[in-house]
Amino acid sequence: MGRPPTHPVVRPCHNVRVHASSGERPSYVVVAAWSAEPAPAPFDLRRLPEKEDAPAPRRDGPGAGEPLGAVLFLDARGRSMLPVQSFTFADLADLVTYCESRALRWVWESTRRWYALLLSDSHTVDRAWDVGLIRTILQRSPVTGRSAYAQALPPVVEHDDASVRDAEHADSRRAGLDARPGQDSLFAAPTPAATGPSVETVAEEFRAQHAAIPADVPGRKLELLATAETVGALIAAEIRATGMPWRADLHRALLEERLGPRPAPGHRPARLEEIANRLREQLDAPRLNPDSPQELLRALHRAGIDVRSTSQWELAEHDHPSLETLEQYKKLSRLFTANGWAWLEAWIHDGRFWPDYTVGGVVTGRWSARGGGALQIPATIRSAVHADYGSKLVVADAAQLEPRILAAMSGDEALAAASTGQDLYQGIANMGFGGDRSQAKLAMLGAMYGQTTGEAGRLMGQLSRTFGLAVALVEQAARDGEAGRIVTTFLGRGCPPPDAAFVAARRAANSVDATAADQARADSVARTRGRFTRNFVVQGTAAEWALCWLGQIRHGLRNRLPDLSSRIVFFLHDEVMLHVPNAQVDEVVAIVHEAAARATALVFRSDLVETPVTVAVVDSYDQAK
DNA sequence: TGTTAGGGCGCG
DNA sequence: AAAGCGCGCCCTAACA
Repeated sequence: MGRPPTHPVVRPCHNVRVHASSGERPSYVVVAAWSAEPAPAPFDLRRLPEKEDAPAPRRDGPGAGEPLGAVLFLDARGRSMLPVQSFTFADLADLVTYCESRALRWVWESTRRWYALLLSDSHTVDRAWDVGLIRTILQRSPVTGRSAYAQALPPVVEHDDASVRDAEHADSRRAGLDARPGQDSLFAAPTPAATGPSVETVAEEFRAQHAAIPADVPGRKLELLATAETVGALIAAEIRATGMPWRADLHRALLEERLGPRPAPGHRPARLEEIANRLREQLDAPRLNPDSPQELLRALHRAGIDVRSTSQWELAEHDHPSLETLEQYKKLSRLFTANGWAWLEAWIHDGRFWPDYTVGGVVTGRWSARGGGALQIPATIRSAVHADYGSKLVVADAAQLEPRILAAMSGDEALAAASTGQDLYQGIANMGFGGDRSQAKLAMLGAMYGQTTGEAGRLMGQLSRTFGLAVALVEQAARDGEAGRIVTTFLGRGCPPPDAAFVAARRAANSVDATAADQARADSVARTRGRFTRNFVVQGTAAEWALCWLGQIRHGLRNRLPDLSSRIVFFLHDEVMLHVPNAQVDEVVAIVHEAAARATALVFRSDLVETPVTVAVVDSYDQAK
């Protein structure tokens, strides 16, 4: 059991730089669905530039057979160079070696899908262009929204991803399967019948995307965003292929210690049932199901506890012997249902948890994740996230990222000055709040989240006097949102347009027979959108910085530790975890720090603001911070 | 029997 | 102490 799990082997790329492209050499390789009609010629190295002396392809080895997809080579200006060729699994090694040794950029509709195919055969690539992800960005961004390309696209379908996800979930349930990532389903090779645009279509859209991006500063920022988004997609796919080290034995021990032995299906663990019984006694409700908020609320009322809901923060205001029991129950129940034995069986395989990210899954540009609650790993079980023998976890966190980002994007020199210390909030406190850190933090968070009531609201004026530009930026974003306008991140990602409820409420308030209630409703909806857009610009720009940080870390790893045994294994908004052989720890720590500084320079073209990262070198996740 | 909405709570 | 941004997932309850 103590045997370290085996890793998939990932070969280093053969990164030979090729200078200039005379038009004779390819710059891009487009990979997409194979089309049967007309059937493209088979992939043949001998037909590619500079490969006339290559050996003839083997057509009889393992994996040879049905074409998986098709490739098309483009020159630096995006012009097709050669006829479309189909490739099989057996061709992958030659194809990747050819392209990577010439530093080609891979162009595909979906990194998630096509890079998974390459990774399944242990190939990595250096650079890519994810046409699908970039489509969403260009469609939403005011920088390109009026381009012919964006205008010709069908409207963005909100929550498209969610409906697909739900459908897949339902399918897998019907099939009696958990929607979990077995190696089988994860690395299932795309079949020739797989739907998807043809290489010519993808190449055409790739050209259209470049044409849509203007050659000015906003255009260059957007192009940085496009490549950063794609690097993120590469990393997400690599994390998915690598997995996060997870010790099931430690996890089980932890569960047994806190919950007792694993219960029979449909039963509560002994410890949990015990607490439920005590709660029933204390509330004099012998048949109470503590999992039912309705029953629980009634029982609490009968016991004279006057609460509107059963949520923790409200219960914390009251004092009753049962409430401590209830809190215990909730904590343990959460552990059991969210990260108990069932979760362990569904999501941990071969000593790894396999995060399944959706890059750009959040409108602000953050990643979301589906399956296993990959972005909600609770503190209580982080001790099970444990490095293999001979390796360490390097856990890095961008400290107080969002206010620093706000300082940089607004060019607020006072806030930038506050960022030079380790503790930004103390810096703010010293400059504008008489040294009171908690007040400073409250005010800053209030400004970024749109809190107008209570103490945070009262402190806004004080914040604004010292940090005028920063506050003005978020206030303007809020006004724009309230008015139904689009706001953008620093690199140009646009927020979604007002939703139907916003439009309807405003129409009602503007009609001739509008009531005071209609007006109040419209104001409320507008303020809600204002809080969203206020936060969008900061959260979204922080997400852009984080993408660039990740990308720079990846770049550093590939260049300085080209055996690729140090891997990024987890990413959580402003935090990254790497699994690193002991001998490489120092170098990785240096890479992580340097990457943060590079990211700031890359995004903001300025060193006004410091973006320090805290790095912990640990055996298990719970030891970090 | 299956789907959906909301409460509640985990993460940043 | 309390509520202001973004998510995903579990449970119950109401609905078809």
